[in-house]
Amino acid sequence: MNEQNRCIDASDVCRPGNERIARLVRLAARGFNRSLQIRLNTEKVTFGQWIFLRILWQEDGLSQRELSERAHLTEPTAHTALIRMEELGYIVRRNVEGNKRRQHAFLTPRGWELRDQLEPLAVEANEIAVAGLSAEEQRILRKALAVMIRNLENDEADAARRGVRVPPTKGNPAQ
Amino acid sequence: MNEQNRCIDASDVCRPGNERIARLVRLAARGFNRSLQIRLNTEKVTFGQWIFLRILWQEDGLSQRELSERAHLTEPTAHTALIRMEELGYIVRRNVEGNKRRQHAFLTPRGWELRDQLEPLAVEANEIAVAGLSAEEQRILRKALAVMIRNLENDEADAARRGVRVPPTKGNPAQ
DNA sequence: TATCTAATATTAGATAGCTAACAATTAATG
DNA sequence: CATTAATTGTTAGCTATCTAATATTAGATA
Repeated sequence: MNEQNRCIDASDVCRPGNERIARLVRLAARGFNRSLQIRLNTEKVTFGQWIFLRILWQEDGLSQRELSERAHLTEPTAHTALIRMEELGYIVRRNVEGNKRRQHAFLTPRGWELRDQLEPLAVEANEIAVAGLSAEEQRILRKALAVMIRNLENDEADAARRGVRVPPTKGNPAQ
Repeated sequence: MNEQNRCIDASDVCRPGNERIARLVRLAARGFNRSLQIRLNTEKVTFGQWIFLRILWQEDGLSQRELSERAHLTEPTAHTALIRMEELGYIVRRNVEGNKRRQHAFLTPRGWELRDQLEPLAVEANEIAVAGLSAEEQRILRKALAVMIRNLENDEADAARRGVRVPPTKGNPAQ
């Protein structure tokens, strides 16, 4: 087994071809999660909260629906995360424009403070992750991932159109 | 927003640099999961079972410990998955070589049968995922992912050596 | 205005992953 | 041989995600 593939086990190579990429992506996602979590946990922010905070730091005052869409998470997931974040004092949730349905989330001073504390940690995690990759390799990596995401989203949409109910992906499957 | 980035939301570009890759990897892993699950579900095999089946198809009779390591999942996870797979008749679990600790898993005829039924579905999912990527792009994608995985594993190991307890990644964070 | 439809949020329940603690067996050591 | 350490498996309990079903409000239409 060569150096480059040190971390890849036999189950990845039992088939030549593309199957292996699914495995690599899964492991990379797991690694990113854990690397970020090591750092974020020092500030007592969970990974899910981090996702929503990042979106709010860029655009404060989004509704729960908008947040769940941008985070690519379901509404109940956003709901419980936002409730928790309000309890922790990172955000407040309230209606705006006289619309009693939409619940908008607004960062508190503490929520903004977290940005300065947490972002350097995340940047560090990502610099570590791509160490040793050239700019060109990183560019192709980004492009390839974006293409795959689009392909897979279309695949899921096609299945939905064909009436195939997309089964739940519960638990922690991407680890 | 250009075509290539259609599926990427604003939270990905709020920082130039590497952070975006973590996001792309997460979304790609999610897409792979769902794409596979759409297909596997037609045969009533969960994603977790699929992971262990793939390993057994390549090397039958592995112990629970070996299976959990190759799958990059914890032992309790392997344990419950294997118990379930035995109930479903895909494998049998038994001791070998007079060692009463090790529980080895052996595929049943039904377990082997699943290989022929499921592998084409997974190959299809992966062909869809990488459609539009040249062979060279796929090669660089594989290499880049492998490098990142190694970097992130080393990062986690370093943290462990420094005495940083790696916090759990519960729930479904990679979605 | 009244009624229907769409949008949004909430609640309830299920599940696969995780950690931690325990049990049982095997190997190592005095 | 007895005791300790290492290995392996098991059980218990937690949690973030998901789907499904429900409630509430806003908008559209007769």
